[in-house]
Amino acid sequence: MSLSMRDPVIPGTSMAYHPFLPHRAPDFAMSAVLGHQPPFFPALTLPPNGAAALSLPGALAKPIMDQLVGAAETGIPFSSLGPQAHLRPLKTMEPEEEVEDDPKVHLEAKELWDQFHKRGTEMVITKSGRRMFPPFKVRCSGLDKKAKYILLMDIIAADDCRYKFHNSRWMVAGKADPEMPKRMYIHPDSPATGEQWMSKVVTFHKLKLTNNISDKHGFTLAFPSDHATWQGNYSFGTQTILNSMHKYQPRFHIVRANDILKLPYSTFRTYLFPETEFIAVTAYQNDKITQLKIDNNPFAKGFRDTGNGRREKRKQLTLQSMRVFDERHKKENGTSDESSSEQAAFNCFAQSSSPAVSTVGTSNLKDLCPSEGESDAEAESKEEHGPEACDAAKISTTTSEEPCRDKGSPAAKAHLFAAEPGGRPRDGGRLDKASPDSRHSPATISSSTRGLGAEERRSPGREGAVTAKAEEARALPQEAFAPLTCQRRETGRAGAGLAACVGLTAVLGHWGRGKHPFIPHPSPFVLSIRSLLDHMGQFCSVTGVARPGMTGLTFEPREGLMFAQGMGAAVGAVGPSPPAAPARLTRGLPMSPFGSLFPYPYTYMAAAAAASSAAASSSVHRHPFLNLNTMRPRLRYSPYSIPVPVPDSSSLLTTALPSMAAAAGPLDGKAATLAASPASVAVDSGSELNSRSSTLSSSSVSLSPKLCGEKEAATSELQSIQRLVSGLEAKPDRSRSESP
DNA sequence: TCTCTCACTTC
DNA sequence: TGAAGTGAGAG
Repeated sequence: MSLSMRDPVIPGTSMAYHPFLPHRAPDFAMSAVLGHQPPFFPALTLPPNGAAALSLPGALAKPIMDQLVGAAETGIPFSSLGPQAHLRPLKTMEPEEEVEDDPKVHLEAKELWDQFHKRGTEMVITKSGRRMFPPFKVRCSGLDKKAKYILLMDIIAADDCRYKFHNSRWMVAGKADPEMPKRMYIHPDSPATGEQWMSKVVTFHKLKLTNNISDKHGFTLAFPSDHATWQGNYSFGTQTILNSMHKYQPRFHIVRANDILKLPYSTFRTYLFPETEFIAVTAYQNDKITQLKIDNNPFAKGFRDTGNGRREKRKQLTLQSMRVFDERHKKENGTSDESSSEQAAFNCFAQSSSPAVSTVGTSNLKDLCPSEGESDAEAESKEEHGPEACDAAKISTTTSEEPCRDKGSPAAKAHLFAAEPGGRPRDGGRLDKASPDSRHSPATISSSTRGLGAEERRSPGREGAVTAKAEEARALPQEAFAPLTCQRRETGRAGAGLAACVGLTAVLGHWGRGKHPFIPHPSPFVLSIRSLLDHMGQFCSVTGVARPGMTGLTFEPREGLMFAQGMGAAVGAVGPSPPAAPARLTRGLPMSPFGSLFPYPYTYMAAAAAASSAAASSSVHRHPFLNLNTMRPRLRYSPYSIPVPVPDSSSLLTTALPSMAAAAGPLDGKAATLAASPASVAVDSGSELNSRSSTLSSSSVSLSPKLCGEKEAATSELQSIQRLVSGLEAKPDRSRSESP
C-alpha cells in the first residue's frame, strides 16, 4: 500500500511513523521552502508485513540498489534482486533511556591555537584539500563510559563578510560570497563508547579544507521530518568546502547515539572554541602563520631554517647571487683596497641571507608581540621533541600559555581577540538558560558545559599531572577561551526518528565498507529523502550548490538528480526557486542546521519553532552564532551561524557585540581591549615594522662608516637586489614590508 | 588572488 | 618505496 504523507502508521506496529514522513502537514515556513519537483522520485511503500520498503523507479533502481547492497552488512536484509529494498523493522519505537552524562571537552594543542589566533588566523585551503593547521584535537571527559557516542565536526561561517589582508591586517572587504555547502565530518572512530573516546585525544586531522565547489568527497542526506533534530539536507564528507578570504569557526559535536542511524534524532552537544576561528586563504598572507606552521608541522620541516631544506638552499642561492654581483662590482670599480669594505658589505648580506637572519626575523616577530616571545620560545623548545610531543606536552602544560595572554600588551590582547567573533564573553556564550522541558523542545537550547575551567578541575587522569598551581594559573585564561557550548535535546518521536534510521542504515551500511565507516568511496552518493516526499506531492524543495560568480539563480542539483543517477553524475538544472522562498532557497544551498544550535534553520524558526524557542532566545541573544535578534536578513542561507553584523571597517578586527563586551564583566580588560583593537593592532604592526626596519638598518649602519659616494650607492643597490632576489626579511609580511 | 609545479618532508 | 602533506614560487 502506498502512504500519503498524512497517513499515520499506527503506533505499536513495526514503525510508528514512516521515516520520511512527518506526521503532520508542513507548516508555513516549511512550505515556503518547497516548490521544486525533481524529475525522478522514488516511491515509498509500506508492505503488508509492516516493514518499510523502498521502491524505486526502474531506471533508478539499479544504482540505488547497488548502493544499498552494503546495507546487508549492517544487519538490514533486503533484496538485491529487485527494486524493492525491504528494511528490517525497528526493534523498538522508544529511544534508549538516557543515563545522564556531562561531557566536557578540552581543546588540545591549545597553545598552538593561541599562537595561531594571535598571528593571523589563516588557514590554507586548496583545490585538492588541505589539512587543518593547527590540527583540531580535543579531549573529552564526563562521558558515560558504557554509552556510545558519535563525534562530529563541522565548520561554519563566522560572519557574512569577505576579508582581505591589507596593511598587515585582515579587513572586511565586503559581503561574503555565496556560502559553500557545508559538510559534517564524522569522526571515523564513531560510534565508540565514552570510555574509548575519553581514553585518547580525538583528532580531526584528516578533515581537509577545500575551495573546490565540485569536490566529490561529500554526500547529502535530507531529513524533511519536523520530528527530527536535523531537518533539511545534511552533507557529510571528508573535505569541507570553504570560501577563500572568509572567516570560519570550527565546531565540535558530541552525540550520544549507539548507531549512526540515530544521529539525526539524538541530542547534540556543540562546542565552540573561539581560538580556532580562522580565515580561509589559498595562500598565506601573513608569514607569521607560515612560520608557525613550518615550526610545528612535520611536513613543513623542509622549510625550517635549521634544516637543509629548500629555504636553506634558496638562501645559499641568494648568497651566491650576491657574490656574483659583488665580483662584478669589483671589476667595475677595479680597486682592491675596497675589498675589505666590500667584504664587510658582503658579510652583512651574507648574514642577512643566512638562516640566522631568519631567526632575526623571527625574533622580530617576538618583539612585535611581547607575549609571543615566550610562546615562540616554548614552541621552539617543543620542536626538539617533535610536534606530537609538543602537542602532548600542551595537554598538561597549559599554564605556560597564560602569561602570554594575560601579560600581553593591549595590542597582543587585541590581536588575541581580534578574530574572535563577538569577543565572546566567557560566560555569555554559555547557554544555561534551558527550559525544564528543553529535552523535548526542538528549538530549545540547553547548556551542557560549565566551562573548561570547571571541567579541567574536575576531570581526572589528565589533570592529575597538572599541579594545583598550574590549574589555578590557567583557570582564568582558559575561561576566556572556554568553549561555547550548546546542547540540543530532541528526543523527537521515536517512531519517526528511528524509522528514518532504517532508511539511513540502508545507505550507510554501504559506506561503512569504505575506509571511513560513514563516508562513501569512491563515488559520492546523494540520498534525498525529501525527494521521496516530493514524489508524494507534499514536499518539494530546491537544493543545490550555488556557484560563485553565478548570475541569477542557478543551481547544481544535488539531491533529486544525484539520487536519480545514483553515482553523482550531473543532470540538468533544476528550476528556479520560488520567488517567495526564503533566502536559503534563493541560494539553493542544500544545507541545514545540521548539528547547529537550532534544529531548524532560522527561516523555520520564525514560523515553526519560534514559540518553542522562547526559553532559548535569551541565551541565543547573547550568542554571536545564535543571535536571532541582531541578525539581519541574509541573502544566503546560513545553516549554522547567525553572524553578528560587522559594524564598520574601523572595527573590522573585532566582531564583538557591545552588549557582549559589556556582559563580559570580569573580562572588562579584554572587552576594553576589544574596543581598542584596531588601533592596538596597528601599533602592533607598526612595532613589528619598526623592529624589522631597525634590523635591516642596523646591518647597513655597520657598513656605512666605510662607505662613501658610489660605494653607498652600490650598497644600496645591493640591498635592493638582495631584497628582490631573496625577499629577505622584508618579504615575510608581504604587504607589511610595503607599509610605511 | 588563484592554480599549478616543484622539491622537500613524514609516514 | 611510494603516497601524501608541506610552502615557495612562477604564471
